[in-house]
Amino acid sequence: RPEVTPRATHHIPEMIEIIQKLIDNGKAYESDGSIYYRITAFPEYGKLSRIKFEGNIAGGSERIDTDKYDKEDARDFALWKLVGPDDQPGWDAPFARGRPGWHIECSAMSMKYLGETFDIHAGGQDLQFPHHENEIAQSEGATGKLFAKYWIHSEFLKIDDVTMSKSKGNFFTFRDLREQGYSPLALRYLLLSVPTRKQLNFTFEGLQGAESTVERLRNFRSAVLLASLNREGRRAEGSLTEAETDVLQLTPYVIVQNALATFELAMDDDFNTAAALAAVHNMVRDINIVLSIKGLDAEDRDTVLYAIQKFDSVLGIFGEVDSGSLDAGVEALVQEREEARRERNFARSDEIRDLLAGQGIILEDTKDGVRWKRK
RNA sequence: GGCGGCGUAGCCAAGUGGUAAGGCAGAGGUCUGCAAAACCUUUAUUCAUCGGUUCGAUUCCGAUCGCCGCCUCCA
Repeated sequence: RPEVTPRATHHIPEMIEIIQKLIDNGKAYESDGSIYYRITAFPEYGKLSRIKFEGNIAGGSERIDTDKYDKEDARDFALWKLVGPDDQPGWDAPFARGRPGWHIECSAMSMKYLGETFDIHAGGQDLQFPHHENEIAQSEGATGKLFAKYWIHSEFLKIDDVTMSKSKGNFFTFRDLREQGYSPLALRYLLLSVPTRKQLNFTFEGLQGAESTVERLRNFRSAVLLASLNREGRRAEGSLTEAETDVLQLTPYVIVQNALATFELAMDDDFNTAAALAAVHNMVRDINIVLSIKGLDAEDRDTVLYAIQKFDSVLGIFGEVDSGSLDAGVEALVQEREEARRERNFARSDEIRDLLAGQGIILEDTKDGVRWKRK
């Protein structure tokens, strides 16, 4: 959660201050009562988006009324728009009663709370030009200092290879997906499966797959929580495949450390979440092998749980542990079923399992004992 | 028309000048009283197409085709 969620209307004085600085140092001018940014006074303009103006078509986006205002240069943008004495909204400023241009609020608020230079500025890639370019011009023009050190522009989502948009009707909200029964964790996983800089192609097949994946991760954590070194019922080491033998050469500690290191490397590489997730999956697979053949002692179990917690502190895809206790009645049934199974009264044990399933409680018999989870 | 991104198995995708991570789905197997979970094996001689550079290219260069985004006061 953000610590500050500022509102533009509460920061008019800060905006006016920046505009005044820009007027004073020649980077802004008045025209017809409004104030415009003088782009020719900021030679670096365009450095973020690498935009070049020579070959561009004025109004190429079909959104803009060109040459409607009296500006020195077509690229100049409004810092402050003149409004009449009774127009609302409107604020008094030394230059004139008016309202702020779109871009100035972001410069004013970000610098107020983060400083004149701050580390990371994020946004959708559609905002790179002109919005972020203009923020740079305003902020650096006023302070003479670097505005943001890093820019993160996230790509747009495509739906079945088509851009998601309301007009095309291929538009899903989080709530829509919830109502269709998809879990927040799965959606989160799906969105993380592609690095921010790349476009993700959303398909329901993909979301369904993410659902399975997240379920597998949660099952893995449950298995680790229950893990013991109890050898009973485990597979004999004599019958192992080559891949399994290779995994057993490594201690759980080494497996986990490798995964943590690979994960961090991937995230350091421009937030390569796809590669980071692969590190998680490799660890899950390897520890699962260890689990099914040898089990885990308490120390290794804690090491794995620590890694899961570490991964999840940045990914948030494991979700809450199915904790809380079962109520006494259910607990008694689980115990009764254990008795029944011991006595090979499978009719009764299956009956209890079905009964609990009806209540949304899934029982699984593992080598480490009964495991339950809520459906 | 200008600028930029992308095109990798059924699906989602990572990636590198030296011969293709990971997930999902599918098939076969192991384990289990059964189920579930889990594991193993298997699924791209090939990375849009065509050329070029190179001992060697999916990775570099060029062209072509296709998809996506931005192109100057709407926030």
